[in-house]
Amino acid sequence: MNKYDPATIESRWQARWEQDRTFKAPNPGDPGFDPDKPKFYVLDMFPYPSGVGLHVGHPLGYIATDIVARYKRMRGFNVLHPMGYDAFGLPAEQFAVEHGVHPRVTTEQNIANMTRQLKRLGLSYDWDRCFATTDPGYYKWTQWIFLQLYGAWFDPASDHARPIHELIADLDNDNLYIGPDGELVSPYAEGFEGIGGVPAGCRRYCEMTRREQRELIDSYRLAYIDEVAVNWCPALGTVLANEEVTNEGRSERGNYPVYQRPLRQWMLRITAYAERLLRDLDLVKWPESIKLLQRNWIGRSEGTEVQFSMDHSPHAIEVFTTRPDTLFGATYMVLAPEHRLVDRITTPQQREAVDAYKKQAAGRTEVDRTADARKKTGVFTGAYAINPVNGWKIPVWIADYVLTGYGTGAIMAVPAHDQRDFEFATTFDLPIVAVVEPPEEWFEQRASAVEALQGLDLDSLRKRYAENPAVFGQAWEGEGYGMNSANADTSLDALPTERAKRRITQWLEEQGLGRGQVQYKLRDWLFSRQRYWGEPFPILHGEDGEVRPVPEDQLPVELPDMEDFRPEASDDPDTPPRPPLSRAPQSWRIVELDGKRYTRELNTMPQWAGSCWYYLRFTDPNNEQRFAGRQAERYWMLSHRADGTEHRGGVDLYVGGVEHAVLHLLYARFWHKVLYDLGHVATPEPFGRLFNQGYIQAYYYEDDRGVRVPAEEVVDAQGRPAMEVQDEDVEFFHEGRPVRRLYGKMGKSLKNAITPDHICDQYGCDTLRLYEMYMGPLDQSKLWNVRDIIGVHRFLQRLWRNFVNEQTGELRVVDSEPPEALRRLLHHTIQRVTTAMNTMAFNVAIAALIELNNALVNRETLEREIAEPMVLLLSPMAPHVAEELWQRLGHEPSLACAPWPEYDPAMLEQESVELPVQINGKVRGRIRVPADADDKAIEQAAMNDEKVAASLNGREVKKCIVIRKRMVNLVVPEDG
RNA sequence: GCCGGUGUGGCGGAACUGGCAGACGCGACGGAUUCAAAAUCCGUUUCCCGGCAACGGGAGUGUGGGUUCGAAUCCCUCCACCGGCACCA
Repeated sequence: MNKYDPATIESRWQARWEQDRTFKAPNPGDPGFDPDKPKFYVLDMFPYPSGVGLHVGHPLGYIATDIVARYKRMRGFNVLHPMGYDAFGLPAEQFAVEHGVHPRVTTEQNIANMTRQLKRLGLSYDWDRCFATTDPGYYKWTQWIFLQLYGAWFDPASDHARPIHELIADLDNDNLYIGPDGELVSPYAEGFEGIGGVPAGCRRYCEMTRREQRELIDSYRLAYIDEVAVNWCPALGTVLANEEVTNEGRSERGNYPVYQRPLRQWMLRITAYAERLLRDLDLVKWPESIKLLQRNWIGRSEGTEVQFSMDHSPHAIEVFTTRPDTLFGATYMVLAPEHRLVDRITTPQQREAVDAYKKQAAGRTEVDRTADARKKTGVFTGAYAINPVNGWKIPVWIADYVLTGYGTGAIMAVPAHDQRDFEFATTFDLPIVAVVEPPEEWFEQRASAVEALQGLDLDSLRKRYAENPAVFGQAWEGEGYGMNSANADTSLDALPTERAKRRITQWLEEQGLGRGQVQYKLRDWLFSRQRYWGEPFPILHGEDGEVRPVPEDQLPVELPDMEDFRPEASDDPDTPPRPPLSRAPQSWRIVELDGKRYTRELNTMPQWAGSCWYYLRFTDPNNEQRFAGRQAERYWMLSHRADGTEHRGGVDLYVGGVEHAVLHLLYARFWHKVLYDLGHVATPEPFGRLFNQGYIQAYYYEDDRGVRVPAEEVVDAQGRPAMEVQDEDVEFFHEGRPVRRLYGKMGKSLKNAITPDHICDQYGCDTLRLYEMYMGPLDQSKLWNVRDIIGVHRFLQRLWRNFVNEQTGELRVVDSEPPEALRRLLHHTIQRVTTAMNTMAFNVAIAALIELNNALVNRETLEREIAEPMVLLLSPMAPHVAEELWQRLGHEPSLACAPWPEYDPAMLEQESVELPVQINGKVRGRIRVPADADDKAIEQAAMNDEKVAASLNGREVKKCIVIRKRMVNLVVPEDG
């Protein structure tokens, strides 16, 4: 083989790596494990094995992590670099339904195909660690983790999860009592100290019936059943998580309508972890933008909970507000239509109107609501509440602009200082009272916007505002000094917002009417799905309502074989959900345990479950005793800093797309924290460092009906394939019909996918790897451009010719000394490539290697001193050609663990340097001075330069700025 | 509407911590080689003005301003595109 022949080289080395288990990562205790090396865990977000396989967008991240893995091995790390498949879930099931095959069969086929594709890319995974979330040996432990959640509760006092039996013990021993609303009351808590016996209004656990006890305990579990309003999608035959529903109120997958309806479902208490999920973002090195997305999703807000008593009614309405300082301006209240008090407080006269409104609100999907452009609607309940600070009797309304799921589902409306309330008050002619003084600028801005206010001076505006804020046309939502805010007891007048908030909250606390409170947007995680292709719950239901976990030694609960695994889809939103497992054989559904008959839970877990902990399984994928051996988990998840201290960083580098910013990453962190609290894992966070790769985008084409056509079939007017045409303003055609060119993320839905196989066939995977890395910064999205691939391919060909004489097939490498300049260039290249590796700027690393390679063109021979480091520098990015050359250079097969080249800093030092000379910041000449010249000498040299002297034209140099080894700047007075 | 990101030649992009803008690649143009083509090799390629040329002058990193001896880089204004959230009290 004389010419560069990627096909031969690549298949040979891939076979070799597989045969030699070159990339096997031994665990502590395994043969070949070297305890002296530090560890590095580099992980990809594992793919979903879809029927169409990979397109060139998938490997972008995989190639990057592979380069890091290979680089770290050469740097002397034990590298864990695994790959697996996230194979449960809707798409696999739908694919199976469409093709009439069992999802297990299609999933296995898809996995086989994707594995083949991945192996062709020469990725250095430890394939012995590969698994799919659908393997019973894996989901056994997914079920086990679910049981950990089921068997735990969140103790707010210690701020972490504890085994549920500890709660039972505390209740049994009267360390805790049960309050009137089922809350846990500690006799040692403030206010109860020193008082013996049961606190007022509380009950003892031992005095409850067994059923009450069970219900109480169940209500504290991290996994619990609740009747909640869920997103029911009849067309898919399943309920969906909030995250799986679009803003338009349709299913993310399939775009079917979604309806709200109450159902009994498994929930996971992620809200208990809201604060820690937020706070611990400080522990991880993630892109700020992703942290921000998570913070927004968690949606923490600080405020005050306030009780409003009712006029002529024993009920009280509890509201949450972030602006307690505006309490004096609360002129009415609004309940969400679904609020539990609505029916109880509505007066007979208003009942009909309220019922009608409730019905209408329930039937309204998000689409309808947004279509209204947020027009405020609502109905008066006929009831009145009492504003606790000033005793005003204020009307209670219901309106759908108040959401059930947030806060208490009820608000105090302060129309003067909340735009939504202002609009509502204006629509229904409710009173508006100003209690915060806006700043001057706002008055000025309003005065120019509102006709009735034009020409008024500031004092008149203020006076006007105090009398009638409605005239100003909008609410002032900012901060300011309090006004109109005093009662006999306390006053917020003239207090700035922050202080007013504190004072009124304190006052409310003293009166027993409220307290400071933190609210989160985050809701508990709806965990049931009415699907077949998911993990079965390890849960049994007794006929008496008992919920019982499947004993650990009976895990996994395997999916039953079923002929018909289709969900029961329907167009009727009122169809009750019927999980496919309800049609499973009776032998599966009915279980006898300790002489008692149970029915299995028939729902399955959502797709996110399997991906919540796969990174842990990779540390010890074949362990049958534990989800991962303690030692293996600790070894790969903990590391040590240079000073020897323990770093609980988890996965050292996790690479994947931004689309998982909130869902997968939040769920996985939640599970991890539960496992951490229960002592099963060693780190508080799973992923110490996260990196988001950009998308590969590509052109796609739509015909005049807006139907997308396959991009590879589109041609221009000359009949050339559209993919090879780059110019703007070209007309394109598909089967003779004109089509429009658009631009978007590569994928199946846009019909613009290009498979990596295609590129590998044409150029080899080293070229594909280089090209994907050379396209630009890893974290940016970029356009797939076939035409540019040739550039990196030429680089590899040229590299080959620099090493190998194509005529004779002989190596050009010799043992003589290289010229000094070349040696310097090499060391400079080592430095550049090393820096680039550390910052994952692989495009820059490749550019540096191309430069070095270009300097070798047209030389008859190549010195070993240059050749060997060069091959090593290239090897993480183009490993096949590097291995081939390394072997031809006379080395033992793999360079996978060869030491990374070091550069000699002395080689980067030049004896003399060329400096640009600027005059007033513009380059006017160049001088060459010794590298160690001092400022004076450099200044003198600059002044002596002919061109500089000419440009100076006799002007006096007022100042000379010398930056060593960079430039000289002479400051002179401006000419003329 | 709110939050975040990005904006550099014909194209993808480079530029340490404020210090020579346009590395490297694509494309284009010119040349060598070739019967010819492909491949390969050499050269030119930000724009404008002057010059046969070597070269000289000016402008220039989305817009306008500011800080600085010096700004792609820092600050403010606006614009465009991309992404997230969206009645969250």
